[in-house]
Amino acid sequence: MATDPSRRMAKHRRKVTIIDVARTAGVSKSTVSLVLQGSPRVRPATAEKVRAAIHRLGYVYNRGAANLRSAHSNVVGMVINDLANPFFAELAVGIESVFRASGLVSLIAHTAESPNRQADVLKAMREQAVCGLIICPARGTDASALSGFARAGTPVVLAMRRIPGSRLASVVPDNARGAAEAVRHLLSLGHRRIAFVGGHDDMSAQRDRCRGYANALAEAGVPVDPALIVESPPTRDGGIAAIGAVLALDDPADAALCFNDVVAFGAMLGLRHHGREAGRDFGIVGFDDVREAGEHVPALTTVAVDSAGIGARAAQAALRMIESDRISAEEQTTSVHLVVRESCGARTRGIGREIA
Amino acid sequence: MATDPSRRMAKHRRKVTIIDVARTAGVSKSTVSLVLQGSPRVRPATAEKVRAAIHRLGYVYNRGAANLRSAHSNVVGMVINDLANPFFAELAVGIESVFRASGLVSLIAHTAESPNRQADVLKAMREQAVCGLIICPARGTDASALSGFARAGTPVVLAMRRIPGSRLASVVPDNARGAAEAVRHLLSLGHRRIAFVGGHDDMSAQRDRCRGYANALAEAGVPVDPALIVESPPTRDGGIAAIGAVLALDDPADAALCFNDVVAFGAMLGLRHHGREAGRDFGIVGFDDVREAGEHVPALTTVAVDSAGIGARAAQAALRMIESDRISAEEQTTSVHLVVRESCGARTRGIGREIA
DNA sequence: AGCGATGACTGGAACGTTCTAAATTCGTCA
DNA sequence: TGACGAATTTAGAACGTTCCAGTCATCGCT
Repeated sequence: MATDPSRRMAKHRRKVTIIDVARTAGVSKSTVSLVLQGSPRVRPATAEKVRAAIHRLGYVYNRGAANLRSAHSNVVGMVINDLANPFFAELAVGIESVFRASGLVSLIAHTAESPNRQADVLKAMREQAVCGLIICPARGTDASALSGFARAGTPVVLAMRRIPGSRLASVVPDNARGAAEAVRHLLSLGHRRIAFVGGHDDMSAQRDRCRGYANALAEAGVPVDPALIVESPPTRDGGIAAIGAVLALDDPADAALCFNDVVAFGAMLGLRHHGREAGRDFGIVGFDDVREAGEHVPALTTVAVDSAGIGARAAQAALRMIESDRISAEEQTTSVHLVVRESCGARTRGIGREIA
Repeated sequence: MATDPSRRMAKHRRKVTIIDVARTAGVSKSTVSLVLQGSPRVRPATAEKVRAAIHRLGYVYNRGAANLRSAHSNVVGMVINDLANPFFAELAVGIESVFRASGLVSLIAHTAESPNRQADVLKAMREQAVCGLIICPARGTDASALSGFARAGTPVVLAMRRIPGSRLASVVPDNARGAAEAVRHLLSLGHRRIAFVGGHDDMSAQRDRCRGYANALAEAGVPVDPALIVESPPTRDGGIAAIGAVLALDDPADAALCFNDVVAFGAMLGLRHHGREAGRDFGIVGFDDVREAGEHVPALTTVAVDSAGIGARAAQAALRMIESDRISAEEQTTSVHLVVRESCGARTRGIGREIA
């Protein structure tokens, strides 16, 4: 061990590099590199010597240097509009676990639904040379926001939300079908004045859900009354306001499909304000099936979306593109299903599945 | 513009580098570098020329290369035990926003409470040369798991949970005080057989909360009955089981401080199974004040922990260490406060704050 | 006019890997 | 006993920045 002694107790000890390892193991740096990459072209005995040296010196691999040379980074970017929302957090977890299983590290950013912040974040991701990107775009994101990645040949997958007019791969739930199923359920329970409340027309999910809603009504011969479609922010307060609007109509609604569960919770609260109760004299269906849906009183009937599953599929799609080095624009739609609970009156409260 | 024409339409167009920019702007690469770093030592007119070239060529900065040379990366690591838990997701958001405001990018990983996975993730973070780390350690994390960072001189801040016997900076809520306050509230309402349910003894938060619980009882001259302290996984099911145990006692509990809100929800459900109802004939207090707490029926009285705030403070602490290049081990405790709602019977349900 | 100081810019050596091409070793076969 | 090919190993040039140590003007003074 005839190493330079001056470095031993240096204040900021020089980092151990592949070269130090090579010296200690008595091989060349190229061989160490080969071992690091698990190449089968190095004799097992040699590899073992190298590994021993690595361990002895406490060497840590420098990805930055590696990426610089090989131009294939091991970090993927993941841009989420609202990480604090459990629905999206689960999406993130689903994505992360697929990537991690493939040895990729995820750079996660949260845009708080702001296109500006999203632009910053995307710039940072490009600078980090991510080898793939999964994004749940902030509301109002323009296709051009992602053009840099396209130019660089970096695969991009949209999750949960599409961007109109962009040729990008995407994985979204089958919003239209889910909404239609919900409406059919409401119709089967005898409701006729069914509203669609919450969300904004510039969100792809809202448009798709609203389309499913209209289709199901049409299919049943029930006219679609524009007054029964009211937009609102996709929040609890938005739900309160929106339900107020459809109750105040001359010919008020007797049921509502809500843009999502949060809106539905607001709607049920708003209903109570007006002396009505979901499940008793009004039907409410939500969308997403967040955890609280089953725990709410009354328990919310809703369209279940498997967000972790969507995340996993999006990650797999990205992985395929990264590995094959060719970008595709396949649009995947994942199935959803109606979970019937109490908020439409189809079932009375009992000991729910939670206890079993 | 006498550039190599062969590169123009190359299939994999060579990346634009600082050198291309220099050539286009008619300056040296060093000058471009200076401009990139916003150095005041370059003439405004020159800087402008450079920026124009950058824009024209669509140059994107390569952090990897920069880090390689300067040994001060701009990425910080953030290891969260459970991102799908809104409580921790908010912590993450709090951290992320502070870092981003300082121009740092966060590498976020989720360990699913598994020390193995955590070890992998920490290794990846070291390889990425993060310049700081915030970690909410998985249960059972040993101080040695983080020794690599200490050796490398990388600042580490523990958030929400401490690690016994580690000399690391930390930011945790004032668990003991919060628990004590909750117990005093229960006592003031006339409860005497107060249980502490949920969590495990090997989690620092559980120990601290349990200590506060015991202190408050002692202070009021109420004996601490070990039978009333029952551990359980910090989950809904754990809460159901634990509350069952304290109800089954010869001298059963008439109130319980729960390890966290999730356990409290389970406890309330369990109570109902036994024909009891929180807020009517049993007092339940939670801990954390997750969003659902106010929306549950009955609304949960709980100790509010500002997780986003804890995240922000942890990030600030890390930032200070990164900037001053010296690691400290300051332990911060953030204040918490009791939010009285309905689950103890102190207040009857009415139009809550949600409606205003 | 000559001097040093200041300001603006530049050339080239790192940084720690990977990759290419070539060198070396080794076993086998004629 | 060579020669040949396969199996290993290696030297050295990238990769795109930053930083050090200048260089070259320009400017204010005496």
